[in-house]
Amino acid sequence: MTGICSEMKKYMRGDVLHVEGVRDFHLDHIFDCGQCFRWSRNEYGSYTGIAFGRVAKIAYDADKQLLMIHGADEEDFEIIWRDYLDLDRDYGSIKSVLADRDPVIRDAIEYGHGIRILNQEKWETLLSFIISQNNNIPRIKKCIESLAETLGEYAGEYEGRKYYSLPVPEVLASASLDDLAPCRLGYRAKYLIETAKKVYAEGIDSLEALGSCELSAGETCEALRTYCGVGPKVANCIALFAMKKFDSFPIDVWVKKVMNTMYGFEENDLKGMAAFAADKFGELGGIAQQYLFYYITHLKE
DNA sequence: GCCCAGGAGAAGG
DNA sequence: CCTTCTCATGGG
Repeated sequence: MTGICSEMKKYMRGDVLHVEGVRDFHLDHIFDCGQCFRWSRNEYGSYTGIAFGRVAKIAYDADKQLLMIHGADEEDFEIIWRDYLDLDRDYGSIKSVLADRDPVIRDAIEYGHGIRILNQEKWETLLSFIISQNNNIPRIKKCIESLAETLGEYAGEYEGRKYYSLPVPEVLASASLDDLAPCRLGYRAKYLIETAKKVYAEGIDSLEALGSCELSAGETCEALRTYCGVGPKVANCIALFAMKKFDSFPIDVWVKKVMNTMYGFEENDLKGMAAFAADKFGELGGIAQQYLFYYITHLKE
């Protein structure tokens, strides 16, 4: 957990926050490993997106180990981006531990060496992964953007584009299927409304509380599954991407594919795969899952 | 535990 | 064009 944080040096240059000493970091790996849907790649490899109501453009220079965040100051960095980008975790150590476990994960780590698990907003992640079910990533992104533009809150304009946060539970809870029709969510629309009603009724704090470090990944997932549209896979994603449950191991079609073709499991042996991951990767299962996901989804390109 | 509908569009042939 | 697949879940 410590490791690199003491070596990070931050300063402003114009209106761009600079952070030196950021290693084990690659924007394409981070934003294209299936964990988030609200960032888009610019020319020259920077990414623009929105998180916690803030619009930012993020760039990284690997040679200088230099992270640059446009639209952020040092205070924003401390209250949002430092944790969001998981900069205080020592991925160098994590990778060396995982790489020794077996040759497949070692190759996957080499391939996606700059992956970091973002610490995303719980409500946004809950909505996003309900939308993600039985869906493809380009369309998931469109659905989420459309939901934000239709019912969300204006968050600012950046380089000629307007950005919106996702609707708060209260707004989505009172929305009708007709209100959501423009978002083209398909049968997931009613899941979102049901889930929003539950979060609004119980209070957003009840959702926030599921991220407590007192709860095991299993307990967190069990609680998440009480929301409509949340099954085992989606629950594991939320636990991993918004609640720091790093031993969660979401099994989607791509992970099934890796487990089938590279580890020799039967296509539908979910239990075997989960048990294998728990045994092989343990408390780092979720991070291993991200390397494997990035590996299998990019290998053929 | 098994099976299948439900919505829409991206990807591939 | 037409078919298949898509970061699964709920309900019968």
